[in-house]
Amino acid sequence: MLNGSYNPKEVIPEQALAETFGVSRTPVREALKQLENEGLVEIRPRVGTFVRYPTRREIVELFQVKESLEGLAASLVAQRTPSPELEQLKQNLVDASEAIGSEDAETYARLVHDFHWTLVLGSQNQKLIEHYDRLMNQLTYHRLVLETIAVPGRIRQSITEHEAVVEAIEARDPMGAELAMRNHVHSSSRVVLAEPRHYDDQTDGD
Amino acid sequence: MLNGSYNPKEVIPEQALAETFGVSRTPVREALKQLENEGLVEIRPRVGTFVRYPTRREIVELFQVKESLEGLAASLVAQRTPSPELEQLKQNLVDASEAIGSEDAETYARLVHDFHWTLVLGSQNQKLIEHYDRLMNQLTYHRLVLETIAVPGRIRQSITEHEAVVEAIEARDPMGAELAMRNHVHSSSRVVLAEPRHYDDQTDGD
DNA sequence: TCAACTTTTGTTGCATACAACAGACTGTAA
DNA sequence: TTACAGTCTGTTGTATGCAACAAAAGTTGA
Repeated sequence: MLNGSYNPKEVIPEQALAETFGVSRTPVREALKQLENEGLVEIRPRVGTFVRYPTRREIVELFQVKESLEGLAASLVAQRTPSPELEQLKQNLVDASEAIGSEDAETYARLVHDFHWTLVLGSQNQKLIEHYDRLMNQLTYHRLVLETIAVPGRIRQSITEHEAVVEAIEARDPMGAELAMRNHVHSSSRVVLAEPRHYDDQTDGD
Repeated sequence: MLNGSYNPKEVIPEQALAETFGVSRTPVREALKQLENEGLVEIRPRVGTFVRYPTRREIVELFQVKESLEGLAASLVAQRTPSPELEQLKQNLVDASEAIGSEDAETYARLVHDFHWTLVLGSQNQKLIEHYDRLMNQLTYHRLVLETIAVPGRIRQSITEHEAVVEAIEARDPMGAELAMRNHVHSSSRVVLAEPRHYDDQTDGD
């Protein structure tokens, strides 16, 4: 839907969207309602619909939940006795190392994205997947590319953390996989939060 | 909305609901769409809206996520340096012991409910609270009273597990609080899943 | 009797009209 | 100049009408 290119922070008139898509206001309205439910826009009654940017505090909160959910995913993948994802994850590590060797930031970003989603999908827990999807929508629909931040040494360390996760899974160590994954998410959250450009710190009350 | 007393498993005509509430179909439609988004009903296009019962597998999945989220909540409460919830939790334990002493199942069920929500709300993480709320809606809107199951010794053990959580929080031990909480949720999930009456095992494909 | 086809019924999906309200604008008085 | 009241415009919230489709009922032929 509004993949970020639409409005920065202003109102979105329903009728304009309706004409853009060549449909009536009714389905547009339903879509907006759904986006509000997912936390991506805010509908102020009788006023209008605004795109909603997460505050710094919300990003902290989202990363806390992300850490928990991805930790669970890693644990579940490590518990499944044949892990079809294992080969995929190992190949991902190889490709990622190659990508940073050739300084291909775009490919590296995609590989990081794939790594996390492979784990979450590999959990085979549909409810976990749904919650994770909601969470990531709030974190990434505002063009936040979370992982390609040029902090010296961070990318290398990130791969090392990925490797620790894969090793624990290969060793069938759910606890270790969970801890490694949580550590990784926690580290990446600190990198993101150190960058003040991803959120508008508009003194949101608290 | 439909708090469970409406339909067992049959279609819910929009117009009937609209007349019941004295409004038009449009707001009813929006409400149903929201319920679908929360996973409580299923809308089959051009057919109708059905209440959606979780399968056994979904209950397993939901409890896995529940365990993770409540573990995070316990950890966060234990991390906050003054814990205003601590007194509330301790009082809850006292009241719960008294309730089972007088065999007041209803009060005990409410206290268990309060205990879990006190922890989650005490996490002060709004995103966690939102995800937990969604999760619990799917688990409890179908009149599942999860905790008052008459398994001999279970209630006593449940209180002991609650006490372990509170002790870890009081000791400012986030890791311990998380593990205690996860252990508790895991135990309760086994009790619920041992009771085949909470879900309709209709050979849901897989 | 039963299978395939046709008709009918019921329900949703979308379009449109109107009412209600929030916020901006304008004019007036101090 | 500024504060304030009244009006006006723009947007959403709801009601209703019609078309599209799914499923069931009825019908016909073998």
